[in-house]
Amino acid sequence: MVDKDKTTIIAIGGPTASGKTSLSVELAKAWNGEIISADSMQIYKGLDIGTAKATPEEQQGIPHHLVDILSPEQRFSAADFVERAQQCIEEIVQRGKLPIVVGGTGLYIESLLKGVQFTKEEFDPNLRNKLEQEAALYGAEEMHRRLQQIDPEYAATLHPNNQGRVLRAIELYLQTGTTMTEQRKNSLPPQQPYNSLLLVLGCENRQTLYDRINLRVDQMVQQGLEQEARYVYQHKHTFATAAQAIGYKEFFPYFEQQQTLEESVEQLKQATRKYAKRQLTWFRRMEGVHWLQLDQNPLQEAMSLVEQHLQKVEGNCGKEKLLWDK
RNA sequence: GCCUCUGUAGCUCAGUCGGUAGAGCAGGGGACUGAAAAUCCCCGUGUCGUUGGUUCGAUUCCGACCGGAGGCA
Repeated sequence: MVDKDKTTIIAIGGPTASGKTSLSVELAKAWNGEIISADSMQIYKGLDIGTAKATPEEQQGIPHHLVDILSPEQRFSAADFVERAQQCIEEIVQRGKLPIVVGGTGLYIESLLKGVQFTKEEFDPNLRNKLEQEAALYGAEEMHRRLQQIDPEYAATLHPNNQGRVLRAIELYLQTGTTMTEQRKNSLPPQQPYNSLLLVLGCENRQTLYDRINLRVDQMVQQGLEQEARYVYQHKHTFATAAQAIGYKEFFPYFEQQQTLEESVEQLKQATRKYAKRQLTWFRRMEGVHWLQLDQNPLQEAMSLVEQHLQKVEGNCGKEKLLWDK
């Protein structure tokens, strides 16, 4: 639904190596846009090659937000993302430009587009540690049983092995007194906050995507990925989130002389393929997706979809100049 | 040339004391509300190398042949 009071934004999703970067830059150039990255790893400084950040040349002078905003020791979350992205959108609109959200982190994009209101809470490392220790001591089943006491409805949707979610749900309750079920129910505003157009890059032939992934991994290695991975390896205890990024942890066994460089590269390709698959699963489930095929001139298709979207907004609110000029 | 071992799912291999077979990995599908590039769940039919024989019945036993590995000449 188009609503004249809502801000208009474009969102671009898709698996890794599907061409989001170049598509977003082209759209930004054509429609006077600025880019907001929705990527859980590109927020970190110093992780450039492995996270496939757009280089200055690739950015072509288009402002990119939420890239390089944290050092790798710092924590970041979907809630942080939504807050910062909302702020960016506001500022971009005030500059009279079009916000273009682009990234592969489905949770971030969905949370932003739906306007998920997360609970007010501070991350408490002590509580998290305590829960993790208890899980190690008493086992996953026991923690799941505890969650059943707290929030049987949510517990029923979780497999006991999914310890991350089980612990988080317990943590949420202990910290805020709210159960996950309540949180999920109350977090969604009655209406989505933006007039958004969601474009997702897909590929009807999976192998085509996988070929691109394999090729890109080889390119990353040529660009010096190993050195970047070594840097992450040396800080793996303090880079809580960053050390989990695909592109680094696959080299750790090589650094520890457990496997060859070639084996690590092969594993990296494999991990990236699996990641792409999970991303596709996420976007397939999202509502309102306009799929673009990456090997069928997605730019042309995207341009006309964006144009239609902006025209709809313009017609609806009667403003003269919502179609930004080039 | 002879001897030994070997040939089972895309790959690595189990297994059937004869009743047409199963793990890991790869691959596919799904979930996802403050770690999400994380975390977790589900999915295994394949001429059991080929071809004869024995048998009610062979992937399983026997023979030959073909491929692979090793050994002896």
